[in-house]
Amino acid sequence: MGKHTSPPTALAQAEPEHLALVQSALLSWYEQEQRPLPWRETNDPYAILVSEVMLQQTQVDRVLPKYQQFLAAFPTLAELAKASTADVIAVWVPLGYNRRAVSLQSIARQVLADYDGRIPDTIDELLKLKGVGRYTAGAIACFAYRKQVATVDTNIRRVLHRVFLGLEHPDPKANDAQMLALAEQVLPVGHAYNWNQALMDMGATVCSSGNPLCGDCPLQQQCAAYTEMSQYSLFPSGKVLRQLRKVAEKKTGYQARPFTSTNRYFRGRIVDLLRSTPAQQRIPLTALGPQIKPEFGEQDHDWLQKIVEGLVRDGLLDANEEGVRLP
DNA sequence: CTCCAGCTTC
DNA sequence: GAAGCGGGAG
Repeated sequence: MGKHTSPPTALAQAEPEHLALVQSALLSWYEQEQRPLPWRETNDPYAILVSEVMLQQTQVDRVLPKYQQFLAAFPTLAELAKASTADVIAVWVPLGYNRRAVSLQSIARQVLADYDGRIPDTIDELLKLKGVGRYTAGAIACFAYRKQVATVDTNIRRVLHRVFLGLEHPDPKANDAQMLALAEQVLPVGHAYNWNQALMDMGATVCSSGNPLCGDCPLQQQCAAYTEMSQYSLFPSGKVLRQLRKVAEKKTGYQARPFTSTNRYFRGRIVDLLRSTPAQQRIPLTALGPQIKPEFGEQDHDWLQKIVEGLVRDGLLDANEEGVRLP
């Protein structure tokens, strides 16, 4: 049964002539300026799956070396499925968000069990895989199987918002459902692969979050945000943008905390310690504590117990009375 | 200190 | 809808 998930309120339609200009300008720009990325050179759905999971919340430059190493260690879906989870977690360093390593292997095992080893090609089926949300499902359908589907990540969201809706600060003019609807509306028929890749290249290299290079942008004359910024400055740029954002953040009272005082910092310490521990060897909690926190004391035991439980829940730790190890 | 190709859980 | 989840580079 089809789910009729139309957005709460429809956005104004893009003008057909304006849209055609944007599409041709961006696709031409991509032909000239696209980044040479290895996952654009392959049609292997497994390799593309690996790249997309690695790219969740992780910049291209940091993924590039690990992508090659990971595929060298686990060249096929079947080999990833049969590896020990500890090995997969070990290879994942230093990408972070270690749950993704566990998810990726569980995907491999699930695909082998439920789909005879063939990664699904529809968004609905892809969404059933652990760690695959709407962005990744759309990306795999489009990049691995050339499906004409829209997908929205943070880069695409920002570029589409700026071009068609204007500046995203002080308040975004579309929610997630509306952004996906917009992405579907402006998708050029037959060019979904290049279009989606082009939007991400634009967002990463020209239309960046804090320092857009509007002077280098092929969509300058078609961009609503550029027009908007022209009211504030003769030469719209990151400076104007950052000023507007600062005002917006002050209003929401947003505050960041130092990373080394967070639980996630210590989770990382634990996993990293176990990566360099001989396989199968367990470390008792009483020994683990002082190794990740210098001033570890008796009163920290409950705290450590909670962190360990969280890691076990995420499939990143194997714990028993003797101690902990990678699963 | 900031930024950054999301997903899950509550 | 908000919070949790890594880590490196600038």
